[in-house]
Amino acid sequence: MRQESRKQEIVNAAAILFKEKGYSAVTMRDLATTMGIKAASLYNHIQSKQEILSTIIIELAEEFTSGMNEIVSSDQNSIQKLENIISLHIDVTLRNADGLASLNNDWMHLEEDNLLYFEKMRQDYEDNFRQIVKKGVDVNEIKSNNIEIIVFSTLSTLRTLYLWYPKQKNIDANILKKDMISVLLKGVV
Amino acid sequence: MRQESRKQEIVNAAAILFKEKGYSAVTMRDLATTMGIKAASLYNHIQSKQEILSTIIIELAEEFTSGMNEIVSSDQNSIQKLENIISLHIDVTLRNADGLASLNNDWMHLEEDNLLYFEKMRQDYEDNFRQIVKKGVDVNEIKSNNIEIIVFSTLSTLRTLYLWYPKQKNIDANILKKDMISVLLKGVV
DNA sequence: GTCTATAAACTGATAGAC
DNA sequence: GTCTATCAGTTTATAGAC
Repeated sequence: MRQESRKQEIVNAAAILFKEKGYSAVTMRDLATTMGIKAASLYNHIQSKQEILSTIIIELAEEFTSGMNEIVSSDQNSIQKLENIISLHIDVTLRNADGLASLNNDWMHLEEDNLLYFEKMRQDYEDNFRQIVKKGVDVNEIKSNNIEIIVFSTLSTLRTLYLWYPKQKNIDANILKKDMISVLLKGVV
Repeated sequence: MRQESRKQEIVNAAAILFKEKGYSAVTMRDLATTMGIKAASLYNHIQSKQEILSTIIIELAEEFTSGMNEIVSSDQNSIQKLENIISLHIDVTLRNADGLASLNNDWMHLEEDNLLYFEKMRQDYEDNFRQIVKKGVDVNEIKSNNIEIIVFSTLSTLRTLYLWYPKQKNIDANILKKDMISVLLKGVV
């Protein structure tokens, strides 16, 4: 039962609004109204609108980065690693689906260092993902098809989980992981 | 070699900008600068910023709707129908990848009737997709897994094609269709 | 078809009272 | 911690000259 700081309350409320309309279309007045205060009062807790966005996105990106680093440095085979990546995305989505909307759709509105930092993490994440698939193909754990399409289609699905999951009612995380692994890795035909 | 109307040039330029920053973050001055004219001059060709957005999105949504209607009313089996849906998405993406960014990310900024019209088309599209998968499971053409996850993961991948395809160099549409069908329907393990 | 000038509303953010 | 008042800049869009 951790108590939230006022800043965290603002960030959480902002994430919901950003999800609905996007960062640029949400005004500080919109956010203030949602919080039941005036826009000027927000600035006692945050420095700028931009700070809200970077707080949401960078924290999530670092979560994915450290999760991926653990998976990469483990001694599992390629299929097990892919299963753990699926599991990582489901865990993060269940914890903060709203924030993932900003990470997916509003990262380009980050400024300066945070934009570069984010783009580096995203690139590294994709490279790690690609290397795992490539290794799996090399050792015949994965059908060779087209590696780029496998990477793209799997990541597309995992990145869009934040939109789909909230619409499912009372879905169990472990069943979701099992079904997701089945559909993404084993096909439907 | 059809000649484009000035309005269509504006709409095409806008689609590229909307893809990069989103509808709300693109100003009429941004668009005018890209076109090499002043913002006020744009209004000789279009009525409003909103009209540009609806032109982009509604045309694409109607393309998907009529394509899906053809597929639904054909007498093919479920797998063939899914293959044709994949083919439909690839064709539309190759023809107008920029516009699909707006359809995917900025549809919520449509106003009044156009918003309702779009939401109806999207809902019908998803319902048709779901029915095709359901039928395929009933007649044992498709592994039963979890129908909702199959619908979600396939649509996620197809909807994200607009981001991925432009980064691939010189990819042939027919090879892409074959590979996509293979990965989406037949799995990777 | 494009321009300059400008209206009217909205934006993120600050100063200072309580 | 929230308020009122306000600033300086930006936004979409219009009017009218060329």
